[in-house]
Amino acid sequence: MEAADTRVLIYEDNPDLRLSLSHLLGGTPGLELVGALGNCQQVETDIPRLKPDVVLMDIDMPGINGIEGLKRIKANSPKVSVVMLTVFEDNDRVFQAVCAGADGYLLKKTPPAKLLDAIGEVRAGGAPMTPAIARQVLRLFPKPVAPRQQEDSPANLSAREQEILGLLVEGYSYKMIAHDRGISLDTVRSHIKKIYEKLHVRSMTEAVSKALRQGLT
Amino acid sequence: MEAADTRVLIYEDNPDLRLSLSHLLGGTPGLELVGALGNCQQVETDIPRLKPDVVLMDIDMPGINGIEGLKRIKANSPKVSVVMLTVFEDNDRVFQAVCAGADGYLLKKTPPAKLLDAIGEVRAGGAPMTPAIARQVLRLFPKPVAPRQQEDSPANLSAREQEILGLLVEGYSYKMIAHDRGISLDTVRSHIKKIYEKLHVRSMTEAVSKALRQGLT
DNA sequence: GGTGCCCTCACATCATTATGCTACAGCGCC
DNA sequence: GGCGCTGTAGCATAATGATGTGAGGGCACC
Repeated sequence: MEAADTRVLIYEDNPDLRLSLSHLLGGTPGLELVGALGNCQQVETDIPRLKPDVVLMDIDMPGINGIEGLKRIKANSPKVSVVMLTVFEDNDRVFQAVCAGADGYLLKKTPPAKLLDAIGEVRAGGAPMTPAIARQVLRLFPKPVAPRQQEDSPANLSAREQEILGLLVEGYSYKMIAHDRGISLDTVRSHIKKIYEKLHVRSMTEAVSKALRQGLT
Repeated sequence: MEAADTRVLIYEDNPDLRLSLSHLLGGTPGLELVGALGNCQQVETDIPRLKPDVVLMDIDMPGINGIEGLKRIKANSPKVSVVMLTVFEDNDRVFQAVCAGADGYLLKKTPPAKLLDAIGEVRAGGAPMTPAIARQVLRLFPKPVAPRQQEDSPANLSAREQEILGLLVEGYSYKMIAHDRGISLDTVRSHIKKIYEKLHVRSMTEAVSKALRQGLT
């Protein structure tokens, strides 16, 4: 899981903030501060040299700004997680950052503890962002897209069976299904046995695959 | 700013959870629980009758599911805020919910205090969501423009790992994979462990579901 | 009133999966 | 030559899933 510390790189042009961020991160077990730079001018070489796992990127910087820095990082090292730091929840910036592949979006006034949490979250595959920014992102989201239909023959599965198959597709275990639906584990077993018979499969994976491919969900 | 309490309506088919949510919300000053319903069948009449400010909507419900309920609410009462509740951070559902105008997206395991916070946030114009879900939303976001990379669709899986994931999707067991590829069972385990880490899942079913939904096959 | 299907539950047993640790060879990159 | 990643492999243990057998209550249908 975690052999080494998380390597963090900071881009922040304000010396005071840069310093306090450095102290915060440098003093945290599990994190290794590999750099704290005042601009993005050498971002293309900084990244391979310092090999950060996570970059904290101020969005407002002279010269190459944070959005541009983000783009350059993602162009060459898409696996590096980049969390943007900003003062305002400015619609346009959020939009640009999201389009450029930002992995998180925090306000500078975020309390230190939350900031550390955020680094952990982004390492775990999450995308930390404040609710207000999240709302911006949702607003930016395009409304269209093809609605999917179903309502076709659910292949002799009973309603209950379909329901349970749906939960399997969601990744539920027997236990979770039993708990979620308030029935016993053995009942879940019974249903799933039936589902297997009807779908002609012999494992959860086969059932899930068949369900997704045949639109039984 | 706030003269009256925030009126909250719950849709949740699991009676236990419905009850505990009811107790939680009912006992919180500033909130008024106007209903806790087990399904969305009457959503069109529930809303005008109960006049909620915020709706907590379970995404997995028999009959009319949460996504459909959300759409119906937004069709007639777009000003009502709807926060979706789910067990898993499932790409497809998140996508549908976001497209249908969800105002927040939380895991059921969210601790009570966070849940109450979330209601406050949504009233304040924010969009509460967990980092993991936020990440899904960002991934869904169209990445237009020049640098058309997306080496992360194949999501950092190595060639071998993708190959094995493909076999899982086909319903192969560990044994079958080992035999088919002429490697040991333990090696199959190793690969699958790696795949789970990279996909952030914990079971074959989740991996298969994610693979199929994200087109990793 | 019998027949069939669905939903529920139990017990038992064996097979498979999930997870943690460790290890080593090959390769590409400074 | 060390470092990181991939692919290979083994071992151990706990948890979960697969399968069989049996069974009672409900409901619909003829």
